[in-house]
Amino acid sequence: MVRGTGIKAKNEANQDSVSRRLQIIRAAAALFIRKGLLKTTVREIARESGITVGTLYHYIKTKNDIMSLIMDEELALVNDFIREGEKALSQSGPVEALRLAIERYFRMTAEIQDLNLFWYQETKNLSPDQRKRLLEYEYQFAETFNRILMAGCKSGHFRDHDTLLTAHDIIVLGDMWAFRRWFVGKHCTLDEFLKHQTNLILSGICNST
Amino acid sequence: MVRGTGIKAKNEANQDSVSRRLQIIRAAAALFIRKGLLKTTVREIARESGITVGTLYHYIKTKNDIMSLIMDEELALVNDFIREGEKALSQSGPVEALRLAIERYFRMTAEIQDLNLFWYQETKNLSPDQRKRLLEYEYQFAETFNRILMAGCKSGHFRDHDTLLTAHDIIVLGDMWAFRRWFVGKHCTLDEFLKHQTNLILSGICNST
Amino acid sequence: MVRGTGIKAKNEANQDSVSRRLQIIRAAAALFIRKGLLKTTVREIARESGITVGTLYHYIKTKNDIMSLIMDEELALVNDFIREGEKALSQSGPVEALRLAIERYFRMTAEIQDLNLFWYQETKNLSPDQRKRLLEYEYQFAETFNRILMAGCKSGHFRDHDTLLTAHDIIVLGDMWAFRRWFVGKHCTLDEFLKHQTNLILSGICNST
Amino acid sequence: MVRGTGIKAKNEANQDSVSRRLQIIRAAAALFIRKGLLKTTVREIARESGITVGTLYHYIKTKNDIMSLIMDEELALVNDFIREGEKALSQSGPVEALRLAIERYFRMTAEIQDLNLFWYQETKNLSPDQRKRLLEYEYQFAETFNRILMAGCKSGHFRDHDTLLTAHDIIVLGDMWAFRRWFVGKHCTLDEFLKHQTNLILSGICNST
DNA sequence: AATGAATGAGAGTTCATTCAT
DNA sequence: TATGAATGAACTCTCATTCAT
Repeated sequence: MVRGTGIKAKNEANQDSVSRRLQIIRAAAALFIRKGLLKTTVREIARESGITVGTLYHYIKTKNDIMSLIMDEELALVNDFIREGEKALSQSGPVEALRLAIERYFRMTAEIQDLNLFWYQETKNLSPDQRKRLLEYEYQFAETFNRILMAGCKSGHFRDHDTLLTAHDIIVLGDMWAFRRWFVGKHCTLDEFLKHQTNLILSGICNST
Repeated sequence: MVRGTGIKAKNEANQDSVSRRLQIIRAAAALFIRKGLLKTTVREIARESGITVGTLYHYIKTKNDIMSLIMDEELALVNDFIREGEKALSQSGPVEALRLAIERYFRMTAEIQDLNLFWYQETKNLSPDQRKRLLEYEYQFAETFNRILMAGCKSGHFRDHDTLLTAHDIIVLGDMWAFRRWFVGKHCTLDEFLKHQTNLILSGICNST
Repeated sequence: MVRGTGIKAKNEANQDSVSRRLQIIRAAAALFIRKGLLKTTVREIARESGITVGTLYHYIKTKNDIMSLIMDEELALVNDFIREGEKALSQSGPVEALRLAIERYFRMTAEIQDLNLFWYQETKNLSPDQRKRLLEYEYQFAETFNRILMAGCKSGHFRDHDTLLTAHDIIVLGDMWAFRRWFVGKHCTLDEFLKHQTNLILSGICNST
Repeated sequence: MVRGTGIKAKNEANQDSVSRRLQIIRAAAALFIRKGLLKTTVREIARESGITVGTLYHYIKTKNDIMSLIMDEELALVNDFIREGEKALSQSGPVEALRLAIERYFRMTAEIQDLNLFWYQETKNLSPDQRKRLLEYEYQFAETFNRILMAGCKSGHFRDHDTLLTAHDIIVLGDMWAFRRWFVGKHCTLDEFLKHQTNLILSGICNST
């Protein structure tokens, strides 16, 4: 029903403190995504987790705390993306590197589309700390693209322009898959979407030769 | 403090039923935008409107009703945009028409950026009816751009491609000004933003020659 | 729709203070009967009366005041009944007098059945004064029957018994038409009802022979 | 102060979920009876129950829900009455059976007189379901009496007549103890009342021999 | 570790009554 | 006389969090 939270279940049998948290996080994420943060009650999260309210509060401090935990889960994905971004750039030319980076970003973002949408929508309800963390992610994503773009400008593959803004453009054109799902989801497949957007971006910034 | 709801005050002195509603709508919009729909209480709206709760309920039926009223206010803008879109196309070539449409959309969307962001974020808390209305707006915007793009493809100015998806791309690249304000707002002016995005889009779809 | 409030409209054209009150009383009575005293709002009464709230308050002091006015209207009926009761007794024997009193009471009570039911149900929401007045009516009704019954006992037509209790029995057996309407109304006509109850009562108290 | 709700307290020490509900029901019943359903607030019920509002809502779903629970409590009494009615008829003649049925009904109804009165008065404020249930009770009572009366007519002990209407008469003549308490309560004892009414009814329907 | 009853502040909404026009 | 906007206390119900068991 709920697609793409991107947070995977670990071995259910291992009911230690860590996996209990994970169990709660997954239930909460699903509910938050479906109903929104404020409309989801702690009772519902407990019920969905298969535990009681009292027990839930053994593993989390407050309702808002769960948000931080969900973010932690996502962190791994982001870090992977950024680390691999560096590698790609060093191994191929800027055009190919950008192509690859876009593909990886789009596929990742599509995988966690629900969560992605969720952050877009609940920004207002996050604590300042959480909001700050979220922005840092975004800045890092943008920076990753920016480095590739700047390299391409330097090497003459891309025309000279505001690369950082383009980096954000790329991110937004990918996130679209999540927040315009009501249109894109029906309109085309992820592969078609990826191809279209890649073409648009590359045609938009490449020096014609 | 709150920028660009786009809903303007009429003559304050004229405290008739219509203007009272407007007064409430503006206060509510500002609060909704700042705090979110669910975190804004009816009492706050009343206080911000300079009236009491009881009085507020003379002018609105329910809290959710206010949302519909806010949407009504916006409708005028949207209709203007769409109507003028038709004219532009008939008066100039597709490239120029697109350029103009983009400019008009970007400036309009920037003007009501807060409200725009608000709709992005509160979708979940709208009634089905309201959600439907919102989507209809979006479809109409996209259709306006789509018509220009298709004309351009036909005339050979634009390369053949999925024009409807591009139409949505344009919208998203404009809405960015609202939902990535934390970056774009600091990074450049609206005019620079407009120029960058227009270039990206046109370079992305124009047939080189 | 609403049957038998027994309060009749005077000449509508004569919109003086008295008839305005009557207009309000009639509207209020209909609403009170249909929805109950507490669930009827002053706004509804005004709307049903074809006037505004402000105007309504020119003619009545408080919502509760309307109850008193409704009672006043009913007073006339009650007084008529009691006055005529005296006459009947002096003109015929006790059996016939009782028979006639029962018939008159039943027909009167059936005519104002809704109002009758209303008093039964809203006793708790009346002011002490109103409650007292209502009881006085009841006592007078009972006393009327009681006098006939006592005369019949004295003359040997009725067996010796607690006549006052029987008087109340008679009243209750008549009011049934109102508060058991869900059964009696479907089960038989008022005439059949009257005949059955009269028989029951007379057979119950007459000396055989 | 409040007499005869007929709902008895179980062991107070046993504060489990069931008894908590009972505690609430009893408090609510007392308040509803004294002040009426609409004039009794949830806060009052909570205070009277010795708990807080929040706690109260652990045990009941809505204020109206309490009504259903009160009805459930009464159901037991009603079922007992009806079950025993069958037995009595098979063991003695119709006259004696009726006498017994009347006595049992009168004593039962006197025991729960407040509740009885309450149902009479709050019919309008019940949900359709609740209203339906209440009528079913009444029909069953009437049917119980009706069976005895029909048997008596068949055996020649009672004169031929509309037995179902008489059945309702009997019920009403018993309920009087509740809804005319302001008179009957002062006028005579329950035993005297029972004797008078029994005589009236039996004299009213028996074939003289 | 696990429970779920208890809390109480605060949410949206209603409504009898007043009063300036 | 007539209006209807304005009031604000009071209503029912919700929910994150605590804590004794």
